[in-house]
Amino acid sequence: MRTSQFPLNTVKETPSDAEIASHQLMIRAGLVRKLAAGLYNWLPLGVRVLQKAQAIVREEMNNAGALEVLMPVVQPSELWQESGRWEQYGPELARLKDRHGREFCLGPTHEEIITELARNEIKSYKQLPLNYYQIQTKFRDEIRPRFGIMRSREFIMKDAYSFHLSDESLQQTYDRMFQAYTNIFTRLGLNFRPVLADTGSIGGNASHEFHVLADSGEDAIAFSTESQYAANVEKAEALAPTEPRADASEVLSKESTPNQRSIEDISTFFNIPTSQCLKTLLVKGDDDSVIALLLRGDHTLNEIKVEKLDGVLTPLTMASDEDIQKVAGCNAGFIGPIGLDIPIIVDRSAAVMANFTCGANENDMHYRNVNWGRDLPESNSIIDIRQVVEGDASPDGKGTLTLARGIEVGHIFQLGTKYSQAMNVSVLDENGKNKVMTMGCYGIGITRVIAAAIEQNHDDKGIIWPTALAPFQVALLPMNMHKSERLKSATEKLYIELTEAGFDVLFDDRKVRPGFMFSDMELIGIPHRVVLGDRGLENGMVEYRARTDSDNQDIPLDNIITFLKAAINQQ
RNA sequence: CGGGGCGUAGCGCAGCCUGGUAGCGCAACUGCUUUGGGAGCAGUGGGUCGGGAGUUCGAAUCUCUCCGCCCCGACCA
Repeated sequence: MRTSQFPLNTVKETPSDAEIASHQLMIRAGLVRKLAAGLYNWLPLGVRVLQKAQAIVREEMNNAGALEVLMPVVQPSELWQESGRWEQYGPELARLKDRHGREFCLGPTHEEIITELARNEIKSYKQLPLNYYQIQTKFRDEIRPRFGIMRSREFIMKDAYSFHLSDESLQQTYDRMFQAYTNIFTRLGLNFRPVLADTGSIGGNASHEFHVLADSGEDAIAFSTESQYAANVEKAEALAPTEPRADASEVLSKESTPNQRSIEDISTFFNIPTSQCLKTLLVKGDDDSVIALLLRGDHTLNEIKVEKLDGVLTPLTMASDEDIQKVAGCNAGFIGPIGLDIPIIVDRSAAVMANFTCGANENDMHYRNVNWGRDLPESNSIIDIRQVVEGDASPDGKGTLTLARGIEVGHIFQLGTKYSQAMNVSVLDENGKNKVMTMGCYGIGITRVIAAAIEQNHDDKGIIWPTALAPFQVALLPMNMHKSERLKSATEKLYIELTEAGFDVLFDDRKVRPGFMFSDMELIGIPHRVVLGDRGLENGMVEYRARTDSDNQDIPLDNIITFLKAAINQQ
């Protein structure tokens, strides 16, 4: 391709509303342009990258035995009513009516549709297991789209859905998908980790997320220092402390603490560590009740864990000021478990605290040196409800946890029978008996993968594409070609040779200054650069430089094709 | 939805407080010079100042209202 035929829509200035590197660079390199909040146009250069990513995903999905289908973006409400998600989903589901007043939505995902397709098309157990996938646009009316392509409202996703007669068969396909995902992200040149995940609103049993590691990631991931254990912090279990509880050595006292509301306030006021303070949170229960959650002061609540508990209202809702006044008789900031007559759930770490400080259920008052058993009854609901922190013991018993940030680019689930049951998807088994199919589902955010790749691979000059994603492999740059016939014909000749040798070449035939060409090619991240100048040609030499190098290499013109083949294969 | 901010040329912004000729930089286009790291000079085009209503002799500027966008908190590929 020639730049005269393939305009590069690069911009020198960094857009003011772009926060993270990938967003800035995708705009600057001319991959995308914003149309409206969370909606983007993809320019020719961006489309080339998208196609590279899609091709790899297709290949690996096909290799893993999945079959490509294509389902509509616009979906009839009836199916969503049937699964119950028309009511559940809320405003994130974009709804619309056709001219007849019939209700539809823009698909945020395709479980309902695939289930409908499967129950019509899969008639015998002999057709199972079956794994359908598609690469399709999704729309989710996100509360707050941000970070450009990373969290847009419309995005492209590869989603696959598998159908099985047994859990063993589901596990087999799940494992196969796990491997396919590993292959895909490896081929894409990403530094990623599969981690144990929560199953979230989609529901189901086993689940892994695939995260690209990047500081700008929106998720926190916990890794074991000693083993392969890795989990989303939402999911990572905080084990019960192994140290025994200290003795109740100090005398209980009640002290005046005017205006000392937060854990930090109290910690400073009494000059004690925050880990010696007890945090009491009140949340709403199922039936208009209020439930108390107790945590060590330096720990934070894990909402996902709490939402799974019986009796707790989902989604998790903090008690109102009126509720707090009613059950505790004080304002938030002075609540404590002593004398509190509501269900109390105690975090494992909070249960081994001794001589701790907590609110006295009286404004401007706290208790000091409180002890379980002595000053309040031992709890019989001690449960893990906190977020793990760096240094916690790894849940598999090997090593401790470290935390890192990740971008979720893939997610695989064992759905079980959640949708097949609700939507009555069954086949006849060997014995002629009706059997509800069990399902798996497997997603990859294609557009997000592009953003994540940039997030992980860039420098101050621009994008550094992994070979597999690069829109072009080789940039062919003649220096002031318009001034030299010899240079022009040599470059044209090399362009043809490279193209015939199978390289994706971007030949910069614009009449622009060298510095301009260099900057453009670095910004758009072409991995390999070949520069031709009159000086070098005198000696039959061209210059080569990888995007990651800081120096040129002189290569004989006659060898350049062999050289490039080796350079590309090496990566 | 709650809190904060913004909307003026394709992009980035000034002007608004204190009402009176709509500006600067970059980009685009033309010409000349320049040509190994985002060139220089000269010139040209480009605006419903987010929309509407109001106050005023007069509104980008003051008031009201609607719309859009961005940032901070609850979702997910």
